[in-house]
Amino acid sequence: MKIEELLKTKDKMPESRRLVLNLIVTANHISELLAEALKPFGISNQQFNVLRILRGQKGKPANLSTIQERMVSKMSNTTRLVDKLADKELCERIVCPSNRRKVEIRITKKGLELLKKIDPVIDKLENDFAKKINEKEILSLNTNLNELRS
Amino acid sequence: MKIEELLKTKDKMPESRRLVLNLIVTANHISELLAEALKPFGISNQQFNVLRILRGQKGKPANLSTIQERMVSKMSNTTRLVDKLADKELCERIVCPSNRRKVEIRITKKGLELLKKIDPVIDKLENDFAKKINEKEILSLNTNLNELRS
DNA sequence: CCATTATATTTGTACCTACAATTGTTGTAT
DNA sequence: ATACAACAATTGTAGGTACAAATATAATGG
Repeated sequence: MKIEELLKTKDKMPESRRLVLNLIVTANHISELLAEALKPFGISNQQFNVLRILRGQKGKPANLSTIQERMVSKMSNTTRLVDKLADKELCERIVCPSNRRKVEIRITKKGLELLKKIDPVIDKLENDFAKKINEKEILSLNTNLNELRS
Repeated sequence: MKIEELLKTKDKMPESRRLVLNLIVTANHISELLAEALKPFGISNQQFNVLRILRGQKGKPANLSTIQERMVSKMSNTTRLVDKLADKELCERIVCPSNRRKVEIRITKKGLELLKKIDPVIDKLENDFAKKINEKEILSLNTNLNELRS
């Protein structure tokens, strides 16, 4: 659906504005789909993101600032987000022995098992989402999006 | 910058996932730029969005549900958002005389004047953002984004 | 060794947001 | 006319988030 219809605005707008609105609306849309898919598993988009970051460490622990710089949506309060995951026993945190300012955060077995269950659901969702445009379009979209951030 | 570098992940991912992440990251990016630009004027992205919706009414009042369905990022709590705007005297709300369940919300003179000051700033921002890719690319991006929501 | 600065995380606080329940009003069927 | 459903907005509440200040530890320079 065209963005003008979606936002029910009559006055037509410059392409640059349409681009900005389109981007935000589409990102909201996919974020909502993701949140909905994750809901049955009891975790939020952000928490899922952190869990995947932790898994990506492949056993090596991560500290808070590492997690923060890798998050898709940066947030000011990673401490409390990790707290939530630790409460659910999806990750564990211990004070780093070599540098007691840092904490070492690891995904737990329970966390890995949860991700294993979630993976196919998210894969399918991402696939279904992307396949509305063809492969070549996906590639050029990705390139253009990179450009827009530079 | 490529999304993998940005999120500092080593393992390469399918294009569909790259698309999803790219979208969210890029939308976050432009939202932050907008928020920063609006900060000096003392309003948030959402409040700015509502003000523009109200201006788009061209004198005709809007009610809450109208505003809600036109917002770029839908939210559950438009009442309190409009409260904030009313506190700042940027809009006014009166109970609709013909249907006392509804409220009629109008942008005030002060609101219009504020928008007039903000307009060129946002126009420039949107332009600078979009011009990183060429016109043809903007058009195809907009088309593809529409498709992704269908 | 001590004071200062830098680093890493945590906490306090105020605000924002989602969701559900509530209120007030209108429309409709009996 | 009255009860009931539908509608529009508001409010309570719990949880999320940003920002700044505080805490704790480590590194550095005199």
